[in-house]
Amino acid sequence: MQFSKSTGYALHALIHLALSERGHNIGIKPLATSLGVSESYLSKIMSKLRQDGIVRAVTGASGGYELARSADQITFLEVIHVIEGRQQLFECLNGNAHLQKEFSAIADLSGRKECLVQKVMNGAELQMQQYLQANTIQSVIDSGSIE
Amino acid sequence: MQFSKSTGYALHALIHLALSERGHNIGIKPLATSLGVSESYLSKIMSKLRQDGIVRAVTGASGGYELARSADQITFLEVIHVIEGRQQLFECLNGNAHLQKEFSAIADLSGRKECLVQKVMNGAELQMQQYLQANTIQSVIDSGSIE
DNA sequence: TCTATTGTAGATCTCTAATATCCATTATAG
DNA sequence: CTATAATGGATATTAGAGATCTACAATAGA
Repeated sequence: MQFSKSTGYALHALIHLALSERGHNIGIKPLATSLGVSESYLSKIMSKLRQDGIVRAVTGASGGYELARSADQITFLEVIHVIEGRQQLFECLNGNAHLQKEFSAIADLSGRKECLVQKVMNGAELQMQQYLQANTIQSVIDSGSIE
Repeated sequence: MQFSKSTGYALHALIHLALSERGHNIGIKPLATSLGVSESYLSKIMSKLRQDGIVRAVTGASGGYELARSADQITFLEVIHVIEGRQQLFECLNGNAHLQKEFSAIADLSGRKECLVQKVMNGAELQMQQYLQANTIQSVIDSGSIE
């Protein structure tokens, strides 16, 4: 299990945009060159970020991308959700009949059986998400400036 | 990004073993039936758990598997590491020359450049790992018994 | 208006890892 | 011995990530 490369590119691209002058677009070309990735591949990633309102894009000559919000309003968690999708990290093999009658399932308040393994994994995921929610594009930039 | 199905099978199988009488082997057949997975596939998973000292296996007639340690000495984190491998959740596109001179890299104590995105992701992973370390096969069983 | 530039969307291709199965071999209880 | 059961190797199969290409739409500037 690993984060995709796309997530890495997205985060680095956003940091790059955050560091550029306000109101100044950056085209896919310099962005792709700077990250060492092809333009066509990065453009797919940027499109996702645009569809989710994280960046703005201007088409046409001298167009490009800029952040749609201030860098401290863009959390790692949100970027990851956009790129990786929002399915949970662990999905119990539910619907499988065996769980309905089993040791590792427990009825929740509504009487529905819930997998106990799933519960632990959800807890673990939540821990990670809280950390990623607390970290923004801006906070990374700030931590870099103490160099 | 998701945990593999194998991890789910491994955890459920271990809970199953933990609930059986001490000193009593469970064969791959009833185990696989109970989890709703093929014997051949599950046996690969069990072999990994054995190689890592989490379960013991007895070959031959009336052989089978049992826990190699008490259930409270088997953490979720360890099981996940055995099945998923130990690479970190996020690996920065390092070695890429661009990072050596870039905004999102900072020199660590030894003078080596470290990726700032990587640092945040490592922090997030650590949060999750601490939680998974604190949860054992036994703790899941205990939480189930209050049903 | 024309043209060069730039992002968008769809199709498609490759490659890898997860999932899954089969079989020959080894080990052991009875 | 024999039936049973785990092991390890080889080998599909599949899904998703990674990556590229092209036709198209939008826009700035000549």
